[in-house]
Amino acid sequence: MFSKACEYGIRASIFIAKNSYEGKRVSPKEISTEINSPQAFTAKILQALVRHNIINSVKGAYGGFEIDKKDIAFIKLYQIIEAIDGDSIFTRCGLGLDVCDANHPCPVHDKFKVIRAELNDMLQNTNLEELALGFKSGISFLKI
Amino acid sequence: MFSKACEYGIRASIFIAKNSYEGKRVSPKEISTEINSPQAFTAKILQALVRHNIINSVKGAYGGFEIDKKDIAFIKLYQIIEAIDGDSIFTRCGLGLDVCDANHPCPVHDKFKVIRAELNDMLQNTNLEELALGFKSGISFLKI
DNA sequence: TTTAAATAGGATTCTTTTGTCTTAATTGAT
DNA sequence: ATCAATTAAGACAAAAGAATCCTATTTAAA
Repeated sequence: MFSKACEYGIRASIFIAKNSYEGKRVSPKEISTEINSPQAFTAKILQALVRHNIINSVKGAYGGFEIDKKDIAFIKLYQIIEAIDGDSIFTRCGLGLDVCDANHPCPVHDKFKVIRAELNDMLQNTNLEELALGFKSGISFLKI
Repeated sequence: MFSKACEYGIRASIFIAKNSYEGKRVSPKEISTEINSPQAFTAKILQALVRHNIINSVKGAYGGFEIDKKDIAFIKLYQIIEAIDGDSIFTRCGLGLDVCDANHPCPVHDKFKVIRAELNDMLQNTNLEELALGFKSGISFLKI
């Protein structure tokens, strides 16, 4: 469904949010250990999330990654995915046609439109806060 | 969403079904021209569909690919996807965890479950006949 | 102001997916 | 029986995605 980079990016964001609630900055090393992802690759993805203003980085000693506590509830899953994978999953034709719209539909256009709308909806309405709180309280997991 | 191989495979299957309704066998060359896909790669995908008994091939002069007319209505989109991409899209954790189930869920497990169920449902309930007839009648398209 | 601890970023490598090329095997028609 | 048309299959090449490595750059603290 999503790229590996995107999966790691979402998991990392949830982990950072949870730690930000606890007033703690985290390093790529700690992140990759706790979400079970390759460290250097994860660091690259974090850079992208910083550039998209989804997470903050603090350089130098005692630095790390964090998210403003008051922002966490307003960050949607959709934004993270868009920042890493782009919007192709939301816009691309299900059968790969370059042109596929109501006037020139592929044979599954209408059926895919429904599914995609539901996916889109879910991602736009899921925020980092609920995911981080679920993880923080031990209801959900980020590795294994 | 799906691999390129899978997109080509679905488009090819629809094209073959349409021609089978018209009593015509088609070659990889004609298929790849009409669905705008790379010929040799498409031929490979057709071989896989033959091995999975989704389409039939007839070797030698006057040969080509076809589907039994009476089978077309019973071939589901789901089968084509499973034959080419496997079932990972239906079973894999949305965040890439190796273990992710009700007892050990990732933070988006429940939300993804809903979307996946709808996708699964749609693919199990969409058959080649309706897709091929839409294409045959000029309502939908397989290229550009 | 130096040092140690961090993130940033470019270059490189590995793996998988996508795509091509060449040759073998099959078969209907003559 | 031979030939021409056709699918089957394996080896290879190119491109994209995933992952690593090395070297800047930044910054708080001593």
